[in-house]
Amino acid sequence: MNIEGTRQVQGGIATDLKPAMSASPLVRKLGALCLLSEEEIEFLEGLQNNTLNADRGRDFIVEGKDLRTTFIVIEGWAIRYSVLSNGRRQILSYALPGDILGLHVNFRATATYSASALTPLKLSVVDPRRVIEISQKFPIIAAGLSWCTAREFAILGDQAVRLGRLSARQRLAHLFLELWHRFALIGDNNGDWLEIPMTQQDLADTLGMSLVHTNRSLKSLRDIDLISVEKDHVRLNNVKALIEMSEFNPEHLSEFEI
Amino acid sequence: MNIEGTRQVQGGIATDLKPAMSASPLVRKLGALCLLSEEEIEFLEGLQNNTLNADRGRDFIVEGKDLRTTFIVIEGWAIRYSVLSNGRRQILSYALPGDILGLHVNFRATATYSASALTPLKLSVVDPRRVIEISQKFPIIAAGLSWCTAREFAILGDQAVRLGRLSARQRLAHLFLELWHRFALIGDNNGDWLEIPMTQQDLADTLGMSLVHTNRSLKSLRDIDLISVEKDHVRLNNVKALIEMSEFNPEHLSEFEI
DNA sequence: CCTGAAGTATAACCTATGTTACATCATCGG
DNA sequence: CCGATGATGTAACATAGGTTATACTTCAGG
Repeated sequence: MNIEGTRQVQGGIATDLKPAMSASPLVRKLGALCLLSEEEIEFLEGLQNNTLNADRGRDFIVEGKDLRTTFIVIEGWAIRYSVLSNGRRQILSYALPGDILGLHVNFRATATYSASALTPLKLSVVDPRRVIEISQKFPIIAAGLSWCTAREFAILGDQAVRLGRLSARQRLAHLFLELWHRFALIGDNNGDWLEIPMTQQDLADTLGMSLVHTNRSLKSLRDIDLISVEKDHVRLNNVKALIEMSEFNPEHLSEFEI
Repeated sequence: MNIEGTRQVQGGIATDLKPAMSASPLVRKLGALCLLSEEEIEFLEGLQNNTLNADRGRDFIVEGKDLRTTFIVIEGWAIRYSVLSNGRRQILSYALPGDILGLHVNFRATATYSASALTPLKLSVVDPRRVIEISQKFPIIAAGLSWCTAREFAILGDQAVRLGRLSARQRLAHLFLELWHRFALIGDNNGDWLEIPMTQQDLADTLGMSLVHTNRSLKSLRDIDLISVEKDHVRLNNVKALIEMSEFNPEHLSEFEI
């Protein structure tokens, strides 16, 4: 909604200036916050030179194991999750292109979560020491990363609200809205259609529900015509109504005025 | 109650040892990670000069309003929470002495959560620009703050696991264990006894349950003798059993090897 | 073109948790 | 010392959501 506006601004800038176009999603994301200098863009792109491809289902961070790497998502979706000893899984968050995993990894030796590729995934692998370097040499980028961190907190906080205080149907709607708004920011939005590469089991593990009830609740959202579902895609038929019924707060994901 | 106690400890130490001892909880917390230089300690203490007292129940961060301040908890408990339009509240996390609220506030203009004093609270009020200053001048402190951030993520992730995948009794046990371990780090642990300044309604709002069911579940934990309850305190009668039954993972809160 | 594996759909039944209602117990200002 | 207010305890009943079971559908690989 109000993100529409910002996306267009972004798009406008992107078509005008060359470098931003070929830019990695991270540069596009940070570039949406404030103009980046050539030097800053170059540094950010250079940071992402070392890439890694992961097949669907491949874990690249494993809870309890050493983690001394920062990953930046270039293409595809990843999930952050945790598995209990009884086998139940809780997906904590989705990482989309431009998102960073392990930004604050410097000291902490062991991962407190696992991460795996939900779709074929292209990651860049960054030495966290280079992240530290940033704060000294590129204050603007540092501020951008700090904003990313605040945003991750907001997203995870929303996830807690979903899990703690929303009904099954609300949780689904709320999650779809979150993803829809997040895609809007990186300019990858496709009208009301939203790519949903996860299975219903994944959705269930995200929203703290059973597979059966996830299916039931999806159906009931379809029945009242709030969403339409097609292979790997969901259409948000009435964003306003969805926002209202799910108590979604778009402000948590909107940009800020500098 | 035990705030009395901890204050005394603090006070007691303060009279004994000069520098490290009169230290603020934040200095103690970071000092537990790595030795801090005199200069670093001085800077951190200076950072916290500007203090503010808040009565129980007083909101000092309000969701949706401008937030351009960083707060450090000096004494007492705070909660971070979010209220839905239907009036339901979800408590996201507890802030204990040494914890920082709004560390990544620089850019983002509006708060995505509220925060309020759960007990009489002493906060220090910090200009976020001074936080930025840190990363340039005090790399060790910057690394410590980065570790704090990673830890907050781990704690919030655990909260999501609780809400999404644990039963009511497990949630209670899991939360108590989290708090117990967190107090252990700042050295304010009182044996198996744990201060619980929150009401059962607060607990319910933390764990995504109703007040009645919170009461029921507490009783059932008492009945099987895993905990004992006394005014504002809980005794963890069998930490090992509690860890097992609640699938708590102490690693998420443990320190790291440098 | 068939087969098996993974995903989706749906029904029937069960249980954990929510809701409403009320009693009891502290605490605190007057 | 009293009454009001907020917190805790518990019972009875209602329901959202979990579980088990079984089809159906898609799709990749032989």
